[in-house]
Amino acid sequence: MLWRFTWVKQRTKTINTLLCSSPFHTHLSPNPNKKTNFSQQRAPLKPLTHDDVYSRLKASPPDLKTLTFFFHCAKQSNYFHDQRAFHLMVTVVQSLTHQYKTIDRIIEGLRLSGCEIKPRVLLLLLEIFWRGHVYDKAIEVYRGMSSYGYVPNTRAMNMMMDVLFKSNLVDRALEVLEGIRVKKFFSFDIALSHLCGGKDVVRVKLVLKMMVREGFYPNSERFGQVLGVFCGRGCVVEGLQVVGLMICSGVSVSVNVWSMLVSGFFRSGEPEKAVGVFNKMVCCSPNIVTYTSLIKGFVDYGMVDEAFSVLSVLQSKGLAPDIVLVNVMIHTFTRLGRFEEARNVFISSLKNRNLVADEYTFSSILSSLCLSREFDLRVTIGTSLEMDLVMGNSLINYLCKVGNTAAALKVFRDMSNKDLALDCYTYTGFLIALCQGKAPRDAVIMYNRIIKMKNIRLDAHFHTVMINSLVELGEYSTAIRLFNRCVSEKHPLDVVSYTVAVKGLVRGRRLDEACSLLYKMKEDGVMPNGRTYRTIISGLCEEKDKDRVKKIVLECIEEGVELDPNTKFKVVCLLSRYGRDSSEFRSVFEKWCGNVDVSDSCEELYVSAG
DNA sequence: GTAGGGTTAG
Repeated sequence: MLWRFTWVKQRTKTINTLLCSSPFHTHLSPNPNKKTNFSQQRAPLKPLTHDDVYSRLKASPPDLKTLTFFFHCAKQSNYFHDQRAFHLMVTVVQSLTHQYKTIDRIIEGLRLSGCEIKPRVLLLLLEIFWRGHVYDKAIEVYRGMSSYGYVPNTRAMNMMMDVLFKSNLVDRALEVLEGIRVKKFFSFDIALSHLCGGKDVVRVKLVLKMMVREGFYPNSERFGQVLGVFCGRGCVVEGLQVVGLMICSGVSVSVNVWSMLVSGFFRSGEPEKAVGVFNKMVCCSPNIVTYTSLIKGFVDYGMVDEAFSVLSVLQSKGLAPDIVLVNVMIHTFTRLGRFEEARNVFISSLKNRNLVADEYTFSSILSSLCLSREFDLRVTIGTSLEMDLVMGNSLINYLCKVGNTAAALKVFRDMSNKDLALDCYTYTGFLIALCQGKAPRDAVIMYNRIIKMKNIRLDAHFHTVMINSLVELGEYSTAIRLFNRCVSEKHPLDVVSYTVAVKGLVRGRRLDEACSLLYKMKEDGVMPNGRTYRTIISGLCEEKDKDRVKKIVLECIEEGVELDPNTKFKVVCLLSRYGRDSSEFRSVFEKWCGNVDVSDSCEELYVSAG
């Protein structure tokens, strides 16, 4: 049986005839004693009202009879249940589900009590579960449809698709979409809304293509969402195509759309195109959001002068900076090392403009204070502010830097008690706080627990912090053991991780192993940098191991890695003592020291090298 | 939930 044939069937019965013919009228009738009279009154027919149905449903117990009454009402000509009625039925079906366990049994119960199981009944049942967010049962009803030989119509399939998306069964949801024979606007709109919510660029593209092919266009709200996903994910070319579609379908291209394109092009590494779009903005003028995107973009690409000239344009237009722009400015000044100005923006601009600092403001200013190493007591954290993940992470970092590890651990505890998805930054800060609080053993225990957590993506920084903290506490062998385990278990490690391990070996006077690790890291595809060479060369100089110093310095030069002046000084001091043995280094030293003749004394090098 | 912003190391 095809549903679409049954939908169009004329429905002639009214509520009165339903009440008369229904085997359940006794409990639905206000007065059962009037049953006989009632059943004789087939006419005149009273039109069904939502209020009437609602009050009857509300007065009925949550059983099969009430459900059947609901189905019968839905059969009436031009009658469609309202939200309230569906809402009441959610409680009824939940109660029935509890009682009958499976959908099949509920349907059997309905059948035995005289309710004819037609496609409409199953569709209504599906809708009740859908509206009640009882997705597993909705899926059960949908499956039941085919076993009753019904082919679901578009509405049923739209609902099922929504249910599958909400159950995070994206592939199955899309199978349902593809299976809809007569797709409607809503079929695509539902799919797009879910896929945009999941920022699934590939599938958004796929469904959008299908939609346009079938002659539908998203509405302006959905268009905005689609564009946001493309621009946010660095697919600005597709974003531009979407703007083309918007224009074709008559949706006006707002300043929001232009702003998304400007920031999108910056994000995807195309500053020229971002500027191009900005210059070609039609039908609307840039606003504070567009200018903020432009300023941030310019700063990201080192075009600081351009960024500040945009700031002037904005001010000359009388556009007042809002909290986002203020935050961008704090961040910008910090990145440029202009800490004083960052602090001034935080202290003065907010006050002068009546702006309230938010989580972004605090994260930026805390980072600024940490980098400047000037911990300003005028910067206090607003207690009224609800702490979010990044702000909490910044705060832990700040408190560790000022040496208040107890407070840092308290922030960690507070964050754990909130509904925050703690990340790599949080756990890194936690380990630093534990180690600084002289609890390295606890830190190692926690480290071992954290690396077993499957839902956290840990980076090299996390592992390095643990290794480095142990080295700093003089726990060299534990640190090296942990590092070796990271290597064997293939945890992410980078040049800093290896350098820290080298430092541990040097400080533990295990120079042989330190040198071996230098070679091993190259084999592992991690190239040593100036800091790595500095660490190992300094260690070898202290051991006065001139042969190894020579070997490694030559490798360092060969690799084109620049050494810092202090290390150069140590090398010169050591090797100059063995003048003749180190004659091959004369040209190296000359290069290091410019024109200064270093053969006589280390003093001159010290002066020239700073 | 139509646009723009924030946090780590040797």
